[in-house]
Amino acid sequence: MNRENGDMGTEPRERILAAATSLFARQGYAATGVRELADEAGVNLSMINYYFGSKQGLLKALIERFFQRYSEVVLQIADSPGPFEENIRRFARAVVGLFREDPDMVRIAMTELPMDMPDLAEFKAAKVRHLLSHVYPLFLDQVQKMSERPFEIQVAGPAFVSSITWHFLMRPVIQRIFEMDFDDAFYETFPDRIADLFLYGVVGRAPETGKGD
Amino acid sequence: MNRENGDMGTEPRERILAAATSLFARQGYAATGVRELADEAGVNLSMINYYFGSKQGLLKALIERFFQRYSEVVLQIADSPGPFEENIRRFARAVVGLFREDPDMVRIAMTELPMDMPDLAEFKAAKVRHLLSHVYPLFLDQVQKMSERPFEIQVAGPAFVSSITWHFLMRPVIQRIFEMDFDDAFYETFPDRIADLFLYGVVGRAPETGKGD
Amino acid sequence: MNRENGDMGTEPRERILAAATSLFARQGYAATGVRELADEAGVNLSMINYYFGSKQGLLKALIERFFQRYSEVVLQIADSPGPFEENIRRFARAVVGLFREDPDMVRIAMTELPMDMPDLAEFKAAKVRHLLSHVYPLFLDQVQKMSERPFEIQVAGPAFVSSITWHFLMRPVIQRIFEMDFDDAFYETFPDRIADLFLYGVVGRAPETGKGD
Amino acid sequence: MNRENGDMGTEPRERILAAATSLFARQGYAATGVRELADEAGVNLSMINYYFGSKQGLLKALIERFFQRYSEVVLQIADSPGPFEENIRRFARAVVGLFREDPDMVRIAMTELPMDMPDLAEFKAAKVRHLLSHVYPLFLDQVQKMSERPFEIQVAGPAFVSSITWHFLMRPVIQRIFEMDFDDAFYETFPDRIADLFLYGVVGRAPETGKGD
DNA sequence: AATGAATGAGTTTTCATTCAT
DNA sequence: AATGAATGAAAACTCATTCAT
Repeated sequence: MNRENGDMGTEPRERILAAATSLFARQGYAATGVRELADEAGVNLSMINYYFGSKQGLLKALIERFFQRYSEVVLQIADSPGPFEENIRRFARAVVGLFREDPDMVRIAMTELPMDMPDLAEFKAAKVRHLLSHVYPLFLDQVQKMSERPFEIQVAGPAFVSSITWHFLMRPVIQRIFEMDFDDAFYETFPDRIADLFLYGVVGRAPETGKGD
Repeated sequence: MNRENGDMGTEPRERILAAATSLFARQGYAATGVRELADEAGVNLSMINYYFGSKQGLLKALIERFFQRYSEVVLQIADSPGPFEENIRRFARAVVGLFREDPDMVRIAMTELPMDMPDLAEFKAAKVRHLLSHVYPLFLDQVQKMSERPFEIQVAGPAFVSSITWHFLMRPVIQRIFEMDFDDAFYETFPDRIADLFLYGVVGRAPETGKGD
Repeated sequence: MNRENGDMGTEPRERILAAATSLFARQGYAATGVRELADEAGVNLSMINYYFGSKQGLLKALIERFFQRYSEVVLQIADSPGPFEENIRRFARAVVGLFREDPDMVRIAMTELPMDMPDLAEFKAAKVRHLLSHVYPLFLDQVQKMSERPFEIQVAGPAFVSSITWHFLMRPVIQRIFEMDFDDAFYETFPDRIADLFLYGVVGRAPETGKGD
Repeated sequence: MNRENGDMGTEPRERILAAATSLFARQGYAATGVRELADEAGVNLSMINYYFGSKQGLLKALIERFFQRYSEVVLQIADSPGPFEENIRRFARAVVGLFREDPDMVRIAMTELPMDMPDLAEFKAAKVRHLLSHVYPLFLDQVQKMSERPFEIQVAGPAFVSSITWHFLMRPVIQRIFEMDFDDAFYETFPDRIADLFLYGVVGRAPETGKGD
C-alpha cells in the first residue's frame, strides 16, 4: 500500500464518493476529470467505471443518496404533523441539520444538472415533487387561515427553502463579506432565526416560542 | 454574407455574448464547447478568441457586464434613500426588473465560478462587497429600531436576496411543480410580495402600502 | 495487434523516441506536429502525452538521453587521462563514435532550444559546463607548456568541438558539395584527421602516432 | 503615431526585416508567429504579406540578403588572390567582420531550412557551391604542396569554416561557460587566432606574421 | 499604402472509456 | 478485484492568410 492521500481505511467505493463530493462541489461536475478524481480518492482510474459504470453514474449515485436522506428527514416530519409554527421550526431544524452534515452535497444536488442526463433531471424533479406533496400540507391549510394577506405558495415556498439553501451555497462568500465564521453556536439558533423571519418578517412581532430550545 | 443562423442583424461580438449567455445558463460554462458556441452565434470559431482572448475571457466579460448593470441599479437607489419600507420595496422592484431582463445572466453570474479563475472570484467578491456597503445603510439603522427581535444582517440579508434570486434560478422547476406560468401580471406584484414576506412574514400584519391587490 | 507501420517489434515508448529523433532532426522541433509524429511512430496520438506529458517533455527526454550518453563517453576518458596528444585522439574517436551512432540526436541536442523551455536551456548549459570541467584538465595544463603561442581555450576549445560537430550537422550538405559519401572507411581515419588538424594545422608537421594511413 | 517600440524612423519594410532577424534567430522561424513579428516591428499584421508575400517570402528575403553580402565579401578576396597564408587570414578577417555585423543573420542563414521550402534549400546549396568554387582555389593548390600530410578538403574546409561560424552560433553559451565577454579587443585578434589554429594547430610553430596588425 | 475583422485549417492537449492482463 | 496501457473523439486555442474598406 503506497497510496498518498485520503482516508485509506474506508472502502474504495466510499472513497470515490467522498472525493467526488468534494471535487464536484468545488469545481463542478463538468470541470472535474476522472483522473483527478481517482487521484483524490487514491484509487485506480478504472475503478470509477468499475463501481459506477460511468462518470455520470457516479453523479447519479451521489444525487440519489442526497435525496434519499432528504426524503427521510422530511417525511419523518410529515408523518407526525403538529401545529403550523412548530412544523415550520421542525422543518428548518431538520433541513439545517441535514445540510450541515454535508454542505458539498447540497451544492451538487442543487446545482448540477448535466444537459445530457435527462433521466437525472426527471429523477430530481420527481423527487422534489414527491417531497413537496408531503410538505405543503403541513403549512398550506393553516397558513391560509392565519395570514392577513393572500398567501401565494409559489412565492413563499421557494423563499423559505431558499433562505436555508442559499445560506449553505453562499456560506464562503457570506463569511468573507461579514468577516465572520459560522460556528456551532450560530447553527443552534439559525433554524429559528430563519423560521422567525419566514413567519413574522424582520419587523414582525416577537415569537412566543423560544429559540434554540 | 453567407451566414447560416442566428440573429444576423447584430454585430458578431454581441451575437457571441448572446449565444454564450444562453448556452452557459442552460448547460453550464464548463459543459459548453466553443465550437457549439460559435455555431449558435453564427460566427467563425476563431472569433471567440479574437474578441475575448479565450473562453474564460468571454465568461469574464459576461459577468462583468452583469455586475456593471447590477451596480447601476442598486447605487441609483442608494443615492436617493427614503424610509426603510420604501427602500425595501424599491430595491425588490429594481432587482426583479433587472433580473427579468436577462434571467440567463443571473444564473451565470450567480453560479459560475471556474476554479481556475481566481481573479474572477476576487472580482465578484469585491463587486458584491461594494454593493452591500451601499445597500445595508438603507436598511440597517432603521430596522434595528423597528424590529422587536434582535436583527442579524448575516441571516436576513442573504435571505432577502435569495428570495428574489432563487426565484429566477429555479423558475423552470417551480413552474413545472405548480404547473403554472410566470407572466407579466405575476411580476407586477411579485416584488411587493417578496417585500411583504421579508417585512412581515407569512402571518404578519397587512401592509398599509399594499400594491397590486 | 493491428498496427499499421513502423518497427512494430519495439515498445511504443521507444518508437515515439525514434520517430521524434528522425523528424525533429529533419524538420525541426517547432515544425514537427504531434500528429505527424504519432503516425511515423505507429502509435496513437495520445500516447505522446501519455508517456512524455507533452511535446516539450518528449524533446526534453531526447536531449537528456543524449547528454547522458555524452557524459558517459567523456567522463570515461577523463577518468583515465594520459598524455596530451593521446587524450585529444581518444576524445575525437569517442565523440565521433558517439555521434555516428545517432547523428539525428546530435542535430537536435545542438540545435533545438525552444524559447519557452528555460529549464531545458539551463539543463543543457549545466551539462556542458560539467562536461567541460572534466575535459579541459585533460588538455589545458599540458598544452600551455607545449604551445609556442599563447593558448586561448575560449577559441581553441569550441574550434575543436565544432570541427567534429559541424561535420555531422552539415554532412548532407558537404556530401552534395563534394559529390561523395562518408563511409565506414572514412570514419576510421576521420578522428585522427581532426586531431591532427587541431594539433598541427594544415601545414604542420606529421604526427608520429599516425593512425589509419 | 502611437507605436510602442522599435526604430520608428526607418521604413516599415526594414523594420519587418529587423524584427524577423531578431525573432527568427532567438526562437527559430517555425516558432515565430507573424502577429508577434508585426508587434515587434510596430507594423500592421497585413504588412508582412503585403511586402513579402508570405512568411516564407520574408525568410527567403532574409537569407538571400545574407548570402548576397557573403558573396560580395568572399569574391572580393577571390578576385585578388595572394599567398596561401595571407588568403587564409584575409578570409578569416572578412568573414568575422561580416558575421559581427549581424550575428542573428548568421544563425538564421545557417540553421533555418524549412522542410516545405525546397527551392530555398536549393538556393542555399547553389550559393554555397558557387562560393566554394571561388574559395578553394585560393588554398587548395598551395596547401597540397606545403602540407606534410595528405590534405583532405572535405575535412579541413568545413573545420575551418566551422571554427568561425560556431563561435557566433554558440557565443552566448561560450560566454556563460567561461564567464567572459567578447569585446572589440577580442575580435581584433580573433581572426588571426583562428587562422593560426588552422594553419599550425595548437602546438604548431609560431607564425611569422603578427596578429591584429 | 494601410487597416483590422474575418476565415478555416491547423495546432497541442485532455477527455471518458475500454481492454488485456 | 484491480491495474495501467491504449484508444479515438473532442477539447480549447493559434496559425498564416485574405478581403473589404
